Amino acid sequence: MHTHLRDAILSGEFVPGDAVPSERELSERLAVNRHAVREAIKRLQQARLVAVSHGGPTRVLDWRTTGGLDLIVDLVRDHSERIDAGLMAAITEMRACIGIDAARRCAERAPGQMRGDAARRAEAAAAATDLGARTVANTELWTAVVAGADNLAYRLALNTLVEAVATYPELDSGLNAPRDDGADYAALAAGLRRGDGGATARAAERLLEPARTPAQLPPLAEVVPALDTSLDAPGAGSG
Amino acid sequence: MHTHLRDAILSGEFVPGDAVPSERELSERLAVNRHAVREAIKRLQQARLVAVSHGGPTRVLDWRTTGGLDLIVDLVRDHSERIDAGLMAAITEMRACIGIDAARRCAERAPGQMRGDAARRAEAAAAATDLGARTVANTELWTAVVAGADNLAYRLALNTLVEAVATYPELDSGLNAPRDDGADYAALAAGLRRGDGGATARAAERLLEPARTPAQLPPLAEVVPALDTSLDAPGAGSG
DNA sequence: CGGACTAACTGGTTATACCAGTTATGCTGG
DNA sequence: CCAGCATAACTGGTATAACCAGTTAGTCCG
Repeated sequence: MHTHLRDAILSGEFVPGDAVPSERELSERLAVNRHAVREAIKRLQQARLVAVSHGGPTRVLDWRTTGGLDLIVDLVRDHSERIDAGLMAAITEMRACIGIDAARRCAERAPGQMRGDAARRAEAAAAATDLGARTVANTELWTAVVAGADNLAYRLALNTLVEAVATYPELDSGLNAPRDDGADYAALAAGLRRGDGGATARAAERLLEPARTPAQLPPLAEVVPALDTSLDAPGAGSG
Repeated sequence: MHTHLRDAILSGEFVPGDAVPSERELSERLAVNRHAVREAIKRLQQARLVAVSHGGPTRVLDWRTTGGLDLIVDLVRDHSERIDAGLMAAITEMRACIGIDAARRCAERAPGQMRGDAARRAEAAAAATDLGARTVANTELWTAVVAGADNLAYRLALNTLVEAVATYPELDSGLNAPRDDGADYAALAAGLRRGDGGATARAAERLLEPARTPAQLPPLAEVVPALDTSLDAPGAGSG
């Protein structure tokens, strides 16, 4: 229901400026109650995919200029069958961009306890062997780093990226597949413990940048089936 | 309605794990229809502030670990009376972090036409004199830069940040107040035209970093009354 | 004491009616 | 023929009331 409308907009089926069919018409056409339509439109409105005006028609917005970062999760979901290289690169780059700066700031201004906690998680991530363990360990590491960076925007953005990665197995394997980077994790941990922003940032860069080059993506042969999306099943109308 | 519940959660009135009162109870207590309550909860659910389960109670989530970047807009709105230094710094830092990297990538991989467009906007921004004009010019500049960087995540994140800034006059004046940075804009434009990623990034850094130090915030004497929030008035139920 | 049934919750959906804005129609007076 | 205005036919917004579908906790019976 909500998914259907959303996809129609994201896929370009509706052009910005177009008027979405009226609630009554949609409810009739989709054989569903008008309240269900309203709730769906409310979600689109919150995602800034449509602008609804009392009395007038609900119009489609240009989500590329109005949409928020959270849209990335929906975009990933829609493309989850095939690999969208651009989308993968975008998410990877953003994770690197934020992760590197957060690492520097965490080293520079987090209290010793938080830096030690993040350092420990870095060492734990280095020790993780299989993809699933790496994913969990990396998520915990960067969450701790971002928490130490004391930047709420970074933290919320990371949440969004993690959510997007969780719905996209290829992306997960691209970002979290085991590599020979134990030294970089160790350098990150050491930099964090010393409170050395520069060294920490450089280690973070070595950890996060390589994933950017598509050539280094691992073969997608055996990829985990699919991570559940915690809050909302893809097809479920509400959750 | 929706605002009331959201603020209660964001302000910590509800602790994560708490069960929100039932829809029927809320509708009765707030003297409003149950459908209105449902639509409100749907929005909270989409923002990952609550987890609703059929049959069981709707529970409050820890938004700091589940919330997406778009939450920052709501957080800013809630604090729009007083200045929240941490929130301002977070948004400013993130703008700088993304803007610098986007500038580099725009210079490196955007086609000449897009680089020229961004460069022209940089020169236009340098020419803008008053706060309002600078805000518009800067928004257009960085939008063009991010478009050239060809990273959808950056673009959507920037949208969110712009939205947040628009609801927060102090933040707007902190980020966009006229400064003596004509040379930096010129360097940015030149770097973009040459396709010189390093130079462009350094210029972007000079443009975006200074705003990070609170000392350089301008006196908040005459601040624009308030920018309208385009899609959704703070108190309006629908938007 | 244990297990199954049941009653009393929870959210999810439907139908219907009406209120409140917007807009297009079309009539009327110039 | 055209300008201007009343109105009718849309649009979304809200309200009642009933019921479906899960979950949970109680209670009763074996």
